[in-house]
Amino acid sequence: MPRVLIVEDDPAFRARYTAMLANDASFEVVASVGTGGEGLAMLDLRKPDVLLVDLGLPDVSGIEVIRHASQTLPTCECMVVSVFGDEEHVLASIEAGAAGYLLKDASEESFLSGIRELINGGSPISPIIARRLLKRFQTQAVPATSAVENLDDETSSVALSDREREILHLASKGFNYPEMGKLMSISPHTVTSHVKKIYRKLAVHSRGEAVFEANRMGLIRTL
Amino acid sequence: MPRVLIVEDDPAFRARYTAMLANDASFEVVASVGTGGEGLAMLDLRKPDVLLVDLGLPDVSGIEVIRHASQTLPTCECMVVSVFGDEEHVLASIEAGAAGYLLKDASEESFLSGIRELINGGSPISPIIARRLLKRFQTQAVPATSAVENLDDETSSVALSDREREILHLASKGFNYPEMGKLMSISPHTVTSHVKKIYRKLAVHSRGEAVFEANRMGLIRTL
DNA sequence: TCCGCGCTACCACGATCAGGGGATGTTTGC
DNA sequence: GCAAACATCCCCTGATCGTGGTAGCGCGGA
Repeated sequence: MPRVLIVEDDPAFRARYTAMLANDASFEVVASVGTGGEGLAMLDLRKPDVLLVDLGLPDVSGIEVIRHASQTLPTCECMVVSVFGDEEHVLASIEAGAAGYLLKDASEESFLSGIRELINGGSPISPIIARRLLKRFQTQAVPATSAVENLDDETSSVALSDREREILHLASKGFNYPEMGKLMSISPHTVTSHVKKIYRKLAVHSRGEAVFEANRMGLIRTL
Repeated sequence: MPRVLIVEDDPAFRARYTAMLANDASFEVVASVGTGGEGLAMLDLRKPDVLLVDLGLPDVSGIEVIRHASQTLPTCECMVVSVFGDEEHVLASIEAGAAGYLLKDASEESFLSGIRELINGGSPISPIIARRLLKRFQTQAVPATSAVENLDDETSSVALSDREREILHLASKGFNYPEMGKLMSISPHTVTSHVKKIYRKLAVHSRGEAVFEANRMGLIRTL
């Protein structure tokens, strides 16, 4: 029977995971702790087969816990259960040795089936997370393909329209919707329409992120 | 309503997928063909929002179909549905632009939910496939830039404290207050306190503006 | 000629933010 | 010793945003 260690600082989530696994006769929870330090200790002490770990721990980073697990317990499968879905966390976790990565909004079924997949040699990954990983693959695979015959490819990875760039620029200056509308002589509602499209194109969900990405991609001038 | 193109040479599977999607009122199957050639033609003709494609086609490779889709239809999400789970096929598919990869033994529910995830910007991937991808990541030793760890050093040329820069960086990644708090192991209230100070120092009144200014002043690394 | 896309406009809802208070403790330098 | 800056925590409120819809107009390409 797979022996599971849970490392999660939020008491509510920890209780939820623990109960979930305890109710399932196919798992055994060998420990359920709230800090990275305890997690590291329990890894040495109980030598679990599965590690469920949160990233945002108060003391030691969840990344450290994963690293320790994969280094000292080669047979232990590590799964991240986190609210963070950004590239840095995901990559750091995987680099450290995580074999699964679920977001905390995952359903109970997908959670349990995820652990089973993990034990069976699979890597359950929340689709949103997976997308980021694929992007990483795709972008770093690009240099391999030489630009031999890409002349009809007008689609620059993310092409914002004039209007969209204009709005992004105003957003970066701190204007709100009514202000932007006034400056551009359009309705504030129209501004939100444009903003929605911008978010989709850049795959972001907030102004800060949009400005950051646009900057990174050279879509707005920082003059 | 998402318009789906199915390219699958096995008549039984093709019928199954088609029926599955036809029974679901939230999708529309615009074409269901059995060869890569037909698939390419249908991409041009019907311009679907979602492409379901098998890899083992009799004529043109499924990879080619994916490549054509991602090059000519940037908004079209491509999902591989295949019996092949080997690294070569998987990597080739992803490089070609696939956003999802399910094995043919997937259940009907995971199949439908997979398509929904795809449309919502996620990447449904069979756990076994995901495991191969992760291994790939781990072995190629990603030069990860983990902001989770050292964020110190650097000369604060413009009066922002370490903590404040850290928060600004997270804000630029689209995190909200609770997430930042979790990440930094502090209360969300504390985050707002910092944010208020940042706004005063930079003389701004929103996230977008703050990120923009910080970028201009070289306070955030755009890596 | 028709389709697609950019641009326009509107509604509504819950989530989130901006900014105003006030409080305690630590470090740092004068 | 004490001020000043920083960091931590909490309360509050109204304003704003994020995101799901729907829909009409005009223009250029298929």
